[in-house]
Amino acid sequence: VVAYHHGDLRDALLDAAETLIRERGVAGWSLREASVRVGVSPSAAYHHFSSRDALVDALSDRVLARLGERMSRAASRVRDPAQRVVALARTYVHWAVDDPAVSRLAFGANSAPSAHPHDVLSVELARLGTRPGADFVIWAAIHGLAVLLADGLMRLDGGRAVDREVERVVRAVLTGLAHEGDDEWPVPWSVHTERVRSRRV
Amino acid sequence: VVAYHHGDLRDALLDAAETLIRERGVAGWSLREASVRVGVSPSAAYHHFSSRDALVDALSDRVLARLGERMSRAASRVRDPAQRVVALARTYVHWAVDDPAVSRLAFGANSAPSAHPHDVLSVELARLGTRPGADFVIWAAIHGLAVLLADGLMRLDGGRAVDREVERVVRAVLTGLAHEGDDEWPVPWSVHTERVRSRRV
DNA sequence: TGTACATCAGTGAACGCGCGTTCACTGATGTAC
DNA sequence: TGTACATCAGTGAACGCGCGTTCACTGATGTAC
Repeated sequence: VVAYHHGDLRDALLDAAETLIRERGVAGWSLREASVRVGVSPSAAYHHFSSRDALVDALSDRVLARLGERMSRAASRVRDPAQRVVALARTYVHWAVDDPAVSRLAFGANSAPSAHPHDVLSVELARLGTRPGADFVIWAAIHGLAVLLADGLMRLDGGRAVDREVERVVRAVLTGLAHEGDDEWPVPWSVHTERVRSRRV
Repeated sequence: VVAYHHGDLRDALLDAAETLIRERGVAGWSLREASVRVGVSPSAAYHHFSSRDALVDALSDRVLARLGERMSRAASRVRDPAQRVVALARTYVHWAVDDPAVSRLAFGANSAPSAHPHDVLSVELARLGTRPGADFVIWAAIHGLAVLLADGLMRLDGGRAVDREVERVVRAVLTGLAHEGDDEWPVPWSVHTERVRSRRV
């Protein structure tokens, strides 16, 4: 006999949705199916989420926050400031490669989790003393690698190959940033962070 | 009185689907709705496409091929080899920014159009004489910029800001590639191109 | 040039399906006295 | 400790909807003689 009250239906539904997305892609799940997996009627979800969309938002918040934490931990295990950036970038890219569907969900999100990946990156770049705006260049580079691999547009065989490619990209960008003439990087931009990362010039 | 035979229903359906996607997002269209737009019954589409998925594939082929052509043209208008790369990268990123939903469709495609963006890029890098594998680093960087902007995760206000950011990214990567020690780029990889771009190491 | 006929490219009704969401309900839990 | 009752967290039936796809059909077009 199963308890009438589930206990933690909210998290259970998020888990079920995450698993379904992992198995069948971003569009391959429904509220009904997640409910069935958890062993609950479809209407039960509405005691925890106002709509299907609300559930998606909650899920991508959770996913992005976890990624941010993993990146922080990866960086903290390394001494050299440049290698810390490499380490965090590797975590970012591997995560997208290993969990492409879920990462696509997270990248498409409207959310602002506590430990946003971009924040983690910025902290490390501050340690390194890169010039203002460098965060956006590096973020673009590793994000590009991540989504090209996750979407299957680029393919690298094996985790070691991914590791190497991430290091190449990060080092090329860091080196390039260090050698570029200052005239290419005029007045410091006013960087301001809101719901989305944005910069007005 | 409208002709019973449409004349070019195939292209008309592709156009309608493209417009709907542009207006309402990748998931925001249906075969039925596209048919209505064209003024034709839902079943007519099946004389031109075996299924909805087949239509999507055809559309993303067309979209990617057009992008490749635009990139070629943009590069051909410039002399300096490095600036040619900047020009083509700008086209790539602007296209994603101006048409985010359609670009998302194309990036998610399983297709291999004639003038693939990556091919266009490779041609220009050959002119520049960059080391083997540089194409993947630059592609990652501009693709990252493109999707971050298209997905609204990064925001730059105005086309000029986008132009400048693209140039910064491309130049940083090119400079970095030129200054990196050769030990970072060991044996030339066996780069081979198939349906997806891939590299085995 | 005219006729017969095969083929092409549409129509429109119908199908079954799974979806998100609502509603009145009920059993379980927590709290006040 | 026991009882009354409000609140919480489920049920399950029902809703309307738009979807992709099929089918038998028919009007228009192109070809052979």
